[in-house]
Order: sequence, then structure tokens, then C-alpha cells
Amino acid sequence: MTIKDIAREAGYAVGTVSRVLNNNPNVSPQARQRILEVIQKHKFQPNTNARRLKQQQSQGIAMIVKGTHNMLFALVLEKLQAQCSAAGYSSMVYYIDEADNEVERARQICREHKPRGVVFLGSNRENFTPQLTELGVPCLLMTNTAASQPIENLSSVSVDDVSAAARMIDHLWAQGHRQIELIGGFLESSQPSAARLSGCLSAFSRLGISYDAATRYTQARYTLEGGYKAMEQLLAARPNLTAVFAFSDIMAIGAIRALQDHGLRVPQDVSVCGFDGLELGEYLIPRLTTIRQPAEKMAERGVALLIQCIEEDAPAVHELVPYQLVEGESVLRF
Amino acid sequence: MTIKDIAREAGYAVGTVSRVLNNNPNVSPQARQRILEVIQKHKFQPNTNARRLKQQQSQGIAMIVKGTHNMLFALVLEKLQAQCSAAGYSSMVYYIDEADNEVERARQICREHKPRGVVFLGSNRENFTPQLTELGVPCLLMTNTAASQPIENLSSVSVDDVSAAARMIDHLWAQGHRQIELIGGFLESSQPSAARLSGCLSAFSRLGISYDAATRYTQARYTLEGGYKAMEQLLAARPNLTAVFAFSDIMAIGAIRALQDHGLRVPQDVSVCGFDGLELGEYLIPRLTTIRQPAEKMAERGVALLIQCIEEDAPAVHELVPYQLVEGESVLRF
DNA sequence: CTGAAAGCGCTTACAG
DNA sequence: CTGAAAGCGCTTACAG
Repeated sequence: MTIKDIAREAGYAVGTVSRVLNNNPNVSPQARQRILEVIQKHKFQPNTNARRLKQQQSQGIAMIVKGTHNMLFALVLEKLQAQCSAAGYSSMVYYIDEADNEVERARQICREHKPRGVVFLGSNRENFTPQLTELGVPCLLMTNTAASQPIENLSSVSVDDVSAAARMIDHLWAQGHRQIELIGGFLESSQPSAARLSGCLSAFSRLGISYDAATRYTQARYTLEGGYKAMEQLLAARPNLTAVFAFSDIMAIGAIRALQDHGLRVPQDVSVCGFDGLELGEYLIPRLTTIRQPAEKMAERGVALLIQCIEEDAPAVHELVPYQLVEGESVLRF
Repeated sequence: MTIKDIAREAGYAVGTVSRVLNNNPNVSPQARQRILEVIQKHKFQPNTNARRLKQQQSQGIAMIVKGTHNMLFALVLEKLQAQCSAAGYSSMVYYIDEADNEVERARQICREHKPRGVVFLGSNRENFTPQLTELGVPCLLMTNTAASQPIENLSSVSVDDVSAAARMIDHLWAQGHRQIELIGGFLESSQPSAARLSGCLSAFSRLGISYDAATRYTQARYTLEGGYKAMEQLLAARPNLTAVFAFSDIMAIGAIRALQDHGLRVPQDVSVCGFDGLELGEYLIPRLTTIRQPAEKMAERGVALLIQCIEEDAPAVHELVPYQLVEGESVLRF
């Protein structure tokens, strides 16, 4: 069943059928009605490949997600898709391996699917070079600011990682903690980790806490196991610590388990806090103290920005959305 | 940059370039080498839409995943993709809403992308009717058996839910539990829930435990909140319970939190066990006792079966893979 | 408003 | 082994 069959049955030319399919106004009401009837009768749907081959442009937004395991991404992604579809855009999700180059993949996707825009969830800062403009479509980086190394066609929506991390340090300080340790991602590749560390450092210096990042900041993968192992390293190196700030909730969960396995209770012996504000944290025992990233709000702003870039050729914007400190039960007040 | 440009530059006709691109043996070594050079020089990649329009068939496998939040699916999906790519197939992931009809979506995907096979992660049993054969490609249902209502082109790989659930009941019994309650999914739509319940019932009757499913089996969504609320219902209705078997780890986590909020400790006051065997369970406090579904093994078998159906037109198979009871710390021995 | 026709970038019989 | 040509199913100037 092709457009040709529909045309024959309706008694019109294929061009007219195509116009109906594309909501082109230059069709008489009778023709439109008749053709729509035939289309409905056969539940005809035009061949997307042929359509794209001609149009060289789809109506969709490509979303490239690094890793299938990131619960924050899963949440943001869901909201992004809802926002896109509310705005009349379809969305296509491409999961890639953590080790893959997301920009390389975007290039391939743009060639094949001709999306109107590309959203990145998860990024390796090294991959984002000015060559991104070659994609020829507006791009959006989510949960991660691109303001520090601006690229013409790359917008971003994130919380202010620097300020959020500092806020958490202030909170720990206010609860009486003085021996605070940090667990985060690898600084070369993870822009948010670098930003959060810098927020912590500025809070430390403001509060008069001395902290030598080179020897104390503990790098790990953003996984349960990563958090677990980093915590073990810290316990060996810093047995007097009273609080640990992990730069993700998942790492925090790993850290808590490690503490428990070493006979330390949370928060009675050591306090732990995370970052992201996953729903899961509210179900843990103890409930996790964390920084909540507002998934819904971020998705809403992200899609709005991207569509402005697509439809009105607006310049790239780097927007910050407010985070929220969620007090759980995992931080002890001295 | 199209095949035409390559042909001109290499001094051959487009047909020859196409043959090189498709590894057609009817090309002289010189021609192949020369054309490959030009292709590499320009990093040329053929237009997928044009290719598919002609071929009417891609080399990919479509994976339709219900919901972005299922951690078991995320894990299985990752393994499936690795297996596919090892077998020379590309894979394309389509996330759909829990409420959407996955078979309807598969129909659309088949029309547009012409995959060689379709994998379903998550399914509403009502949607799987014999009409599935209309898709015209082999299908595979993962983590969920389709043996009970066989469809010609639908294979499945899963653990034996009936036996696994019975095994868990036996375990609880062996630990001294006599007041066992169940939390699971909705029976009309969730085939695994129905199977697990039936396994529990047969174990109950074998052990001489009386259990009226109609009044005691507590249905919930497969979410943290679902498990939490179901647990609260059970506490109200069955205050003497000593153990709860939740049909997913996520539900179990919700249930544990609910118990805690009602002043009951796990496992000292109430024992809880789950199903799925997520990595997360090993990091919880207490570690979760659960049934592990072997994600890697399932993915390996699933892809192998599907490829046999694709390449050798093999009939659909329903395969069971072994589960494993993982003893954590969430079940008390009396 | 409508039709006839060109063309999107590829693949693949067909002929040589 | 290679080239010339038809055709996949659609869209869109162009002419009327």
C-alpha cells in the first residue's frame, strides 16, 4: 500500500494525496475529505524512509543517552519525551555505551535521521569541541552546563553545580561536621564533578577548612561499586572522617554499604550525603540527604530552549534551574 | 557527498561503488581498492534512508522497552545490545510508555525501519494476540514466558517464575516463617505476577499453609511507591505477618521503608524478600534476599534464538534459564 | 486547486 | 567484472 494506491482509489494524483498527508492548504475540501476517507479505510501510513529521503529532515528530536544505568537520566529522559511530544515533536532515543563518543554518534544519527535537534544526556567534556556546529542542528546538553566552553549551537540546562556543592558543604558544617571527605567522578571527563569539587573547595576555604584536593578528593565511577570502593579508600586514608559527600546518590549508596561493612553506622558514626535527589533516596534506610535536581523543570526548560533554537533560530542559551537541598536522615547533627 | 561523487572520483559507475559498499564479490580487487580509498578519504557513509527504501530491510533488531524505570530491563537491554552487535546485527531501542500498546508500536516500527527481528522487554499480556504474526518478522519476549499462549513467531526467554516463586516460599518456610504475605503486580496484565502467584500457591498448599489469594494477595505497581503502599495495606490487614515476598526488588525496597516507618525493623520484626536480583539489592541495608534473574544468560540465549529464527527460519522456542536464590540479610531465621 | 514530472540516494537485475 | 538504467515511495517546484 503506497501513496499511489491511495491516489488511484481516491481518483486524484499522488501529489494531491501527498499534500493532504502534509497538511498543505492547497487542497480543496472535497479532495481532502475523499482522500482522507481512503487513507483511513486502509489505515495507510506513508513510508518514512521515502519521506525522509526527500525531505532530508524529520520532525524529530534525537536524544543521545550515555549508559542505560543512570537513574537521573532515565527520569529526565522521560520528562523530555513528554515535553517534546506536547510540543508536536517526536523523539528518538539512542543509548550509547559510556565509552563511546556521543558527538561522533550524533554525527551519524544526523546523517541518517536528520533530526531537527539533538539532546545529550551525559557527556564527556573532551568530545564537545567547536566541531559540534558541523551537525548543523541545535543541540542541548542536559544536567550539565556548557557555559564554560561555549559552542555556537550548544545550549545547556543544569543546576548550578558549584553553588549546590557549596551549599551542601555549608549544610554539613552547620550540622557540626569538620572532617568532610569527597567522592566524585573523574575530573578530566566529568564536567559536573569538576564543578562540584570547585564549589566544595570555595566553601572549604570560606569556612577555613583546609583540604588538599590532589590527595584527598577520591575519584570513582558513578556506580554503586565505585562509591563502595572509594569509601574503602577513604576509610583507610582518613579514619577520622565524620562526613562524606558523594557527588551522586548511587555512589552514596555504595559508600553507605562500605561503611556498614566496616562496622560503621550511618549517620551515627559517619554521615553521608549524595547528589541528584533520586526517588530511591527517600526509600533508603536512612533516607538520603542530597541535592535534588529538578528533572521535570529541567526537561521543560530544555525543550523550550531547543525549540526556540530550531524554530526561531535563537542563539544558544545556558540556563540554570534551582536545585533543592533535601534533608534526609543520613547526616547527623552533632 | 553521495555514492555518485565517490563513483566520479574513483572513475567507476555508481553500481560498482554500491557493490563495494555491500561486499558484493563481483568486484575486481583493483576496483575495490580504489573505491575503498576514495570512500575512506571522504569518510563517506551511505544514506540509510535511501538504502532502506530500496532494500526494504535493515540489518537491525528493534528492541521495544516498556518504561524507562525498570532496572532489570536496563540491565538485560545492555546485555542484549552487546550480544546483537557481537552477532553482526545493529540494534535500535524504542522506549514506550507503560500504558502504550507495545505490539501496536512494533507494527509502526516494522513499517518504518524494517527490522529483521523485534525484542520486547515488558509486555501487557493482552496485547499479545496471534495478530503478532502480521509483523512478518521473528519476535522475542524477554524475562517473561510466552509458552502459555503460543504465537507462531514469538519466542521467549525467562526464568521459570512458577518454580522460582515456590522456591522462595520454601526458603521462607525453612527459615521458620508461617505468616507469609505476598505483594505483586496486577494479575490481568502481568503474566509474571500471575505465574509467581501460582508458584506461591502451589508451595503453600504443599506445605499446608492456607492462603486465600482473592483476599490476601496484594496488587501494586512495580514501583517503590507501589511496594510502600501495598505494605501499608498488609500491615493494616495482617498485623501478625512475619514475612513478605515482593515480586520485585523495587517493591521490596518500598515495603521495607513502609515497615520502618511503622516502627518495624527488617529482618528482626518482619522479613522481606524480593525478585529480580538487582545489583542494588546487594548494597541495601539489610542486603536483600531475592531471586536472581540471570540477565547475561537470558540475553545470550534470547539473541541466539532470535537469530536462528531470522537466519534459519527456525520455529519459535520458549526457553527457561536457571534462576538463583540469593540469600541476603533481609530474612530472619527463627 | 490539481496533475505530471523530476528527483532524493541508493540497489540490483540485465546486458555485455 | 562493469556500466546503464529502472525503480524503491515519497515531496515539491512548475505549469496550468
